[in-house]
Amino acid sequence: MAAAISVKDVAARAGVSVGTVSNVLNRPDRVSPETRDRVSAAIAELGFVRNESARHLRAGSSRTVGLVVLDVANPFFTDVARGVEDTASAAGLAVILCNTDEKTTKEDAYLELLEEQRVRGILITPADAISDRLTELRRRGTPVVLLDRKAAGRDQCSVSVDDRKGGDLAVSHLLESGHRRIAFVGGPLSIAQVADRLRGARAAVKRAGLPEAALIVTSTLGHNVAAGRLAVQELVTMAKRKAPTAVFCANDLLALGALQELSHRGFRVPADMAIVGYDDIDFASAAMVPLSSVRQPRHQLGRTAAELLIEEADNAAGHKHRQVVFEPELIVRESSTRLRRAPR
Amino acid sequence: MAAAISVKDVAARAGVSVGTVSNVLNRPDRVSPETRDRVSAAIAELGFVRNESARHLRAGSSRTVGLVVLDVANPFFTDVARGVEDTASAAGLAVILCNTDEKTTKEDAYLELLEEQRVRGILITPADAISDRLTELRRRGTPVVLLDRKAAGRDQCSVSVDDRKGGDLAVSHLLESGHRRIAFVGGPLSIAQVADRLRGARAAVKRAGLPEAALIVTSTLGHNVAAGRLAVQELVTMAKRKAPTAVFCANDLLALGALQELSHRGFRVPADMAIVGYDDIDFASAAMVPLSSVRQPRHQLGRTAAELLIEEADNAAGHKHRQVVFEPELIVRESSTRLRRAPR
DNA sequence: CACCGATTGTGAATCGTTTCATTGTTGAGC
DNA sequence: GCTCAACAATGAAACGATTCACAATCGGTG
Repeated sequence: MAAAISVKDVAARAGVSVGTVSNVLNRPDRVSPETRDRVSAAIAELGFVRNESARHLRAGSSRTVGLVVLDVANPFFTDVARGVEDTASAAGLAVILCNTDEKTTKEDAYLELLEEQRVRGILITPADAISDRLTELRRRGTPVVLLDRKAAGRDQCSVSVDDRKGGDLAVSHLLESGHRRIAFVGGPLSIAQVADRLRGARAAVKRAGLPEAALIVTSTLGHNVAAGRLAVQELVTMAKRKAPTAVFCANDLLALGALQELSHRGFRVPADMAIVGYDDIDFASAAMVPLSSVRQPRHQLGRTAAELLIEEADNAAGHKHRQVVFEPELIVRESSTRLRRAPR
Repeated sequence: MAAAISVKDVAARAGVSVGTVSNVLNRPDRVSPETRDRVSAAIAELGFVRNESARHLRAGSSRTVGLVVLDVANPFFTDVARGVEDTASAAGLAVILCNTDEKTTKEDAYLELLEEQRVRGILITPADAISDRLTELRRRGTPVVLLDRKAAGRDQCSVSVDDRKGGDLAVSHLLESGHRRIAFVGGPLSIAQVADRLRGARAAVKRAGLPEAALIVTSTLGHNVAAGRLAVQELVTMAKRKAPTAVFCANDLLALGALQELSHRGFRVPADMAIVGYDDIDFASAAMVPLSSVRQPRHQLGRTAAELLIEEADNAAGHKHRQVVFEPELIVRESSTRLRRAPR
C-alpha cells in the first residue's frame, strides 16, 4: 500500500506552499492560472485525495447526515430513503443509513455512532419513545428531524402522515362493506404510528355505533411477512361466531403475510376474509389478491424531511421548526371489495 | 447550541491532563481507579462525545465501510445489505449505503466521497466495467470486495453467485416444460450479472439442440417493475407464431412487472405465458401467481463479502484474495408449471 | 521616483484526539 | 538509607487540511 498523499506532498511537487494548494482546492480564483495548472497537475500525478476527517476537524461539522429507520427491508422505508438521498445528494451530503429493527438498543448504538461522526443532522423514525440520548444529542446541537412520527411539541421538526386518519379510512371502508368484526394486526404499540392507526380504527368503530369489541386487536412482534402469517394463525382458530371477517394490518408486509397464510389454509380473500394493508408498497398491487391499502407519500416524506434538516443545519439560528403532516389516501383493490356473487 | 465539549474541557473539569482523559477512554487499566472515576464523572457531567474525525485523522483509517449497490429499493440488495450490516456492526464498523441506480456517474461520485472519507473498505456491485477510479482507489490502498460479481483475476476478493448456471437452470426448466420460444428480459447487458444469466440461457438453448433464435432477447433500461411492464408490452405485439410462450426475467422486479402487465392484458399465467424470475425475493411467492425464481443466498452473500473485506482491511499484508462463488437454486412455483388441463 | 492598491503566495496557528518519551511517586528489597 | 522497578500522570508532537495576517511583486499614478 502506497503511503497516503497529503497536501504537503502536492505542495512539494508543485513547488508551492500548502496554503496555495488549499486555495487551488477551495478558492481557485485567488490563484494565478499558471500556478493553478501546476498544482492541478501535481494532484493528478500523485493521485491526491482530500482527507475529509482533517477537513472537518477544522471545519467543525461533516458532510454526512444519518438516516435511522425501523427496517431497511421494508419497501416503505427504502422509498423514503430514496427521497432523503435525492435531496441530500443534491446538497452534497452523504447519507449513512442505519437500521434499528425496531430495537432501542440498536437505535442507541447508532445514535452514539452518528454523534461521534459529527453528522450534520439526523433523520429518525424512533423505535419507541424519544430516548434520552436523542434528547441530549439535540441539546448538544445536532439537528434532528422526526420521520414518519409527529413531534409532540413545537420545538422540533417532524414530517409525518396522519396515521389516525389512515386507520380511520381503512376501518370505515371495511365497516361500510358490511364487516362487523374486524381484526387489527400490528405491534408493538410502543411504535407511535401503530398506536395511532389503531386509535383511528377505534374511532371509526365508535362512530359506526358498534361496541369496542368489534375491533379485535392482535399484537405482533414486528412488521414483516412472518409476523403477518403468525397473526393469522391465531385469528383462524377463533370460534366461528367470534372470528373476524376482515383484517386491517398496520403495514403491507403484515398484510402480505396474512394473505399468504390465508390462501395457504384455503381461505378465500376477500370472500372469507377481507384485508386492508398500509403503505401501498409496489408489491401490494401485484399480490396474489391485489391488496387494498392506505397510501402514504413515501418519497415526498423523505424529501421533505431532508429539506427541513438541511434548512435547520444551515441556519440553526433563523430556523423555525415545522411539523409537516401529509394526508393518507385509501386505495381500494380486490382484497376488500364486496363480491357481486354471494359469499360461500 | 452549546459549544462542543472536547477532551480539554473534560481534563480541566477533572483536574487531569488530556493524555489521562485519552487513557481513560482507550486504556482504562493504565489509570488508577480514583482518577478514572473522576474523569468518567466529568465526561458524564459535560456530556462529552468523542470526535471521530479527530480520532481517525490521528489513526489514519476510519470505522466505516462503504456499500455501493445498484438499487436499494430492490429487495435483493436490501437483504444483501442486512448481511453486510450484521457482520460489520459485529466488528464495530458502520456502513455507508450508496445507491447508484446503475449509473456510472453516480457510482463515480460515491466512490470519490468514500475515498475522501477514508473508509476502511468498499463493497461494490459495479454498474458497468470496473471503473478507473475503482482501480486507482485500490492501488492507493483501499480494500475493495466485488459483490455479486466475480473478479476477473486472482488479485481481488469477490463474492458472487454462478449467474451462468442460474440462467441455465431457469431456461432448461422452461425448455423441459415444452416451451420452444422463450424471451429473455433484462438489461443493459453491460451489467455482468445480466450478461452471464443470458449466457447461461443461451447455453441451455444450444444444449437442447434449438436454434439461437429460440431465445428472444429484449433489453430493458433498468431492473424494476416498470421496466418489466414495458418489456411485456413489446412482446405481446409480436406475431402469434413468433411470439414467445415463456419469459425469463433477469430479476424478480422485472418478473413482477411482466406478471402485472400480462394479467392486465388478460393473459393467463402460466397458461398463455410462463414466467421465471431471478433472486426469489420474498414477494415472489406472494405474487398474484406465485413466481418461479432462481434463488440466491442473499444474506450470506452480504455476510461473506463483509467478512472478506474486514479480513483484508485488518491484515493487508497477510491477506490472500479469494473469489467465493455460491450456487443458485431454482424454485419452481405456479408461474411456470405445466397445467394439467390443456391450455386454451 | 516614491507611493499605492491590487494581486499572489506564504507559513504558522488551529481543530480534537492519540501516542510516547518523560517525570514524578511509591514501595519493596537489600 | 539507598536503589530500582512498577505504576500514574504529564505534556508536547503529530495527523492533514484550512485560514488568515502578512509579505512580496507589479503596474500605474501623482
